[in-house]
Amino acid sequence: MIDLRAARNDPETYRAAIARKGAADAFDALLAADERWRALVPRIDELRSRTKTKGKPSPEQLAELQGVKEELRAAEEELAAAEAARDDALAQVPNPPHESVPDGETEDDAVELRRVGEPPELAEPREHTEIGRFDMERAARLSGSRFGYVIGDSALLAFALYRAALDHLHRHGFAPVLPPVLVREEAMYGTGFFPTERANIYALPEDDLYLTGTSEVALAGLHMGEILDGAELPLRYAGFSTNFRREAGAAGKDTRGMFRVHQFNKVEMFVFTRPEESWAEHERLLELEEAFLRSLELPYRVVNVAAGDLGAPAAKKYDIEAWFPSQARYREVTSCSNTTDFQARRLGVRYREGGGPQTVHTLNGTMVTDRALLALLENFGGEVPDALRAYGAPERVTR
RNA sequence: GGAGGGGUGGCAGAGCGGUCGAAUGCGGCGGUCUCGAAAACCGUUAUCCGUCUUAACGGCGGAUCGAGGGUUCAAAUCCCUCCCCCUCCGCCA
Repeated sequence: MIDLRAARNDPETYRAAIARKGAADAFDALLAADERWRALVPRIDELRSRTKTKGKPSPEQLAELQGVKEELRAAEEELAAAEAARDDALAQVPNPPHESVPDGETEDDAVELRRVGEPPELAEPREHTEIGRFDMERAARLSGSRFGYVIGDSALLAFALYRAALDHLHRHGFAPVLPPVLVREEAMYGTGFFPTERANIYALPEDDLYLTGTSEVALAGLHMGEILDGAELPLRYAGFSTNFRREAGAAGKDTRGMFRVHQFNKVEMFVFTRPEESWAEHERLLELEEAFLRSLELPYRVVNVAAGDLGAPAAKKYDIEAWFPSQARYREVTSCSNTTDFQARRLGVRYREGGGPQTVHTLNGTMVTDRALLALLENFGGEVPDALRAYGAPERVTR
């Protein structure tokens, strides 16, 4: 959620920025709802203060108190309604994009920052399923469409990737984490995946638990409600987990191979920083992602995602797209966002350094997913980059 | 899965339905003392919301004692539901 008080004090700036995400109306609705709520507060406070007695009330006081009680009950109902309306409005307002974010609505409006590496010249590009060993037919029999077995050399290569990614991050001060992947509804709301992403999340109604689509949920939730010591910031975590996504709304999209499946593995970065350091940290996350892809020798490009294409929490997002020969184009393999205080505010993660508590900034980014495995296979036809051999990958992937 | 115990401030730990945002201890911060430090002593030490001002580490009012609901003029204290933690038994990786 945005900083309502700050928005109130400087509505013009906020409105203009939020308009770039197409949510100016939601912002206006929020200010109106806030106004209505604030108008009610003083009266409630005044009534409540009248209910406070020093000791046992006298009979005549008692009569008056009973009157106040009725008045207060009605007023509190009104306030609760106004508060709910305000909170609903607040939930609709996205994080304002950073000034360096390009205008635009869609993927096509992203600004390409650079291309690194050369796509290989392949006479007949083969799909990853033809190079590595993936059994999607049997997986379908077992689990349905969009599932796959990863077997043999391909699995060894995958493990090498995860471990190399984890080591890379560990060397750069990230604490490796094996997080829970089953979480409560509150965790989903707290991290902002509910209500917006609800359709994409697997639920276990029997136990009131949900399968996370990214370890971001567990990593962001790690310090929920805490006041951190400023001296320990930034806190950097590298989570490894299997992720589950229903891919609702993706019917008919990326149906070939393992590119878009319901279950995949990911090493994710998550950072809690001081606000004044978050933009430098964002660049740092991008550089970590790029350094890793360079070590894998994968051709890629970096894009700065357009304002209207950002999710609600992100103030800025870089996507890295690797070259996929079978598709003859660059496709997203990582993404890193600065969510500034938007997510932290909702999570109640603050820090203290000197004066009173302040809201931290949070950032998240992908280090590696199984998609990188697919890109490796397709670009190198089964050859394995040196960097991964040290991590137990076979010299060459065979089926 | 069965039986029992408990959730209070950074931590530990009191708390008769009103005078409790909460005793006490520890820890933290400031000070006295000291060449310095320790000890001792004094003071201070939660968060959030609204509002006023010279808008400030300030004043005033309100909220918060796991969460939510209820009883009452009044709830940390009573009742209900849920969540979490601990102990014992069973089962299992």
